[in-house]
Amino acid sequence: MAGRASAQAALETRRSVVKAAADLASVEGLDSVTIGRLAEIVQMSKSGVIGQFRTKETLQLETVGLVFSDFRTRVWETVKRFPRGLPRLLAACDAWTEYAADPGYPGGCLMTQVTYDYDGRDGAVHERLLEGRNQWRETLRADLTAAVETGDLPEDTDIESVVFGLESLASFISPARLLHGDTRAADHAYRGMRRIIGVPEEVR
Amino acid sequence: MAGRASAQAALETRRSVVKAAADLASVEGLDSVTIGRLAEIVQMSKSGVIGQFRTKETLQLETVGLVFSDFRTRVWETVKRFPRGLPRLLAACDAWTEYAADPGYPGGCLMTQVTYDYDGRDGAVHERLLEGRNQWRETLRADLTAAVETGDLPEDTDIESVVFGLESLASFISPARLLHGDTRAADHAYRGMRRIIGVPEEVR
DNA sequence: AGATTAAGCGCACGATCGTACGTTATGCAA
DNA sequence: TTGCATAACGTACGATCGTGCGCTTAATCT
Repeated sequence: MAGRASAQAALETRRSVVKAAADLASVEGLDSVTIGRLAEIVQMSKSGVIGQFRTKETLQLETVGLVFSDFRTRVWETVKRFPRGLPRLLAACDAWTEYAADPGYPGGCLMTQVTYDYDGRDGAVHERLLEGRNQWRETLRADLTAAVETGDLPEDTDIESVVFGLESLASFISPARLLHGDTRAADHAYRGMRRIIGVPEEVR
Repeated sequence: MAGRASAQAALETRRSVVKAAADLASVEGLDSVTIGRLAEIVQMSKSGVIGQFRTKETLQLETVGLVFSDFRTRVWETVKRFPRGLPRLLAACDAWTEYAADPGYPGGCLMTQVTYDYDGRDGAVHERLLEGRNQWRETLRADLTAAVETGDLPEDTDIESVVFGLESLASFISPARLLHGDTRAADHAYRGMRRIIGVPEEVR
């Protein structure tokens, strides 16, 4: 069918392309996502695909955007009603590790994938990535400082160090599963997070 | 100069190509390493470059090989004389974090880069990567079990969980530096490692 | 000295990359 | 009903991808 001017249908097309891009990127990396292969997957012409985004970079940016919005929904939204401070932090860690273990992409967690892919490059994707990660870091910091204020965590807690630790552990879940077949990866990460934060271990 | 049949000179050429490949890969990813760009860097013709390796995959494998041999030299070799168990483990963590913070590649730690790039793909590079990582994991496990046997670590230490934590923390040093400009990344990682292992913190 | 080996070059190939153009077909507003 | 905006198409472009082939040239061996 050539040319349906329904804006709604177009939006659906757009979404399906971005979803396909995310799926493909999770397996082979964002760079390997090509207009041609994408067109093949969604059964469209190359020009039909690129036409939705004008340029490939726009598509990449929207792909990264999808990843962060997914993350926000699956992790942040589920814990935002918890009381600030340590309870919410631990709930976040729980949801976070669970997300990383099953992010809904065929090739593992795309967020960490993109992180390691574009950490050392310049450009809009790098910027978008940085923005998304900083948002999450900020919420972690907020709960950490709150936990210190309430006395749940010691006064001399090095917040930046803890944030680093949490991000590390979450980021290694996906490669541990994919590379070493470590099915306990999420548990390892969660237990590590409790150690990093400094709360006693606990069977969940 | 066209055609010098000195095997020694050829080996040097080969090395320079692999080194250039590693440098480039650390910035833009192993996939972005292209015969053409490589040829430009080392001032050779495309056919001269590919001729050294017959196929691009061979070049990729040798690049990964270089990374692991570098790692082995910079980390493993410097700690192998330490007494087995906890002392060597902590020394390894020290050398490891230091390596990750300054791996000698312009775009950060190539080992973690490749890890996240090829964890979910099939093929020879994946296999080579897995082999290299497993070697290192094995030495970590050895020192951990030794530390348990000597009583330096508690009997119920979950070794796999600790190994996971150490790898996580080391792997996040490079992105933390590149993405967030975190110059304290190596310190964060080292402190985290001590927490994961379960030994008291200590200023180094 | 002559023969052999191999490093590196130049060139060409088929494929695929991202993008631009003009065309066709459709839905919506006037 | 007519006209306009636009989704999607087909086609084509210049670049670049990895690789193969034949040649030149220099080092090594007999």
